[in-house]
Amino acid sequence: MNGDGLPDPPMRDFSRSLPMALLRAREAVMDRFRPSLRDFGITEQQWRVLRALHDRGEVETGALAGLCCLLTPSLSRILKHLESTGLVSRRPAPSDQRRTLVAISPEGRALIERRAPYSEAQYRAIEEAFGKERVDALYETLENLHDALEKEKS
Amino acid sequence: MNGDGLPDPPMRDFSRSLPMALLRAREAVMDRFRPSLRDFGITEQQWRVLRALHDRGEVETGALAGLCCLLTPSLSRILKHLESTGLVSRRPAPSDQRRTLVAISPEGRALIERRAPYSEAQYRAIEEAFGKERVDALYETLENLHDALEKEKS
DNA sequence: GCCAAACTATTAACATGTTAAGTAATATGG
DNA sequence: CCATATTACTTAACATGTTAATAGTTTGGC
Repeated sequence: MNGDGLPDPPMRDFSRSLPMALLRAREAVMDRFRPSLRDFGITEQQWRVLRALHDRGEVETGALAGLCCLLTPSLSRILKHLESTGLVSRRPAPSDQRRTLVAISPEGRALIERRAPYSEAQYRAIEEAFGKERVDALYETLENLHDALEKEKS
Repeated sequence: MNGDGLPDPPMRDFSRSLPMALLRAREAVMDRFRPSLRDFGITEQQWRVLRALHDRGEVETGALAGLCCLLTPSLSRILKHLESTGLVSRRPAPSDQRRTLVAISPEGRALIERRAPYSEAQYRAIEEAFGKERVDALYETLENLHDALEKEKS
């Protein structure tokens, strides 16, 4: 019994865990993409960084972390690795020496162009297995959930 | 141009990445649960293991990994840690010495009971922010997506 | 201009993710 | 039976997740 004189509500079934449900779905999706990532010798997170820089051009480290859903300590190590392999370059921002600007290199762009067809093929396979309309609806639901939860942070 | 004489399809926008969309939504959810996990001195993965054992009783290592969405090398380390802190116990399976049976301890159960109210409170907050019907629908969509992608593995 | 506070990126320390290799126990074919 | 393959788990090595602490810059009030 708790303070209001009512019994504690029963704990939800383990299968009804939102983090688990999202993780399980994501793992099923990633199983499709990991083979080609592995073939190209790149990790999932490294790909996200290259992909963001490919689209957005030169980006500050902090903003890049947000775009890629990475924490800055992880991104710091990833950039060190990508810089050492020549896929990205870094330079201090002229206006503010605290900030670092990151850009993708021609080699980085070339890697993206080479893998893109394999990635797109998997997207087509997923849409075929689950239905394009349902995939589109899922994108919208996930974005709405994200927005609804972020809004509360005030 | 590619082999069929048509131009390569343009690469999808970076924002239309299913792994990213699932990850972003999951991170928004986990932001609600991390504070109490931290207060109880336990990681997300350790919680998943305890939670599964609480529901299912004694379970083999391999099956436990599947239940918790963990790879067995990760689980191996996690169990070593949980065993050293007295939250779980391990013993070889009588019928097959290769297998290990894992069980939660009374201390493990007590930890779950203490944190459960904080976890349930966050579930209520999420359902209030997003709508219970939409949360339920999302569970179903995610499960269907998982099943649709797993089925193809054959 | 000076100093404390705020900001940006990095490093440190520990836990987990991922793949490959290793170890011990069991199943299988001959 | 025995050699072999298979299975279940662990260990190893490298990359990332997470939190706290650090170092260098910039900003604001004075």
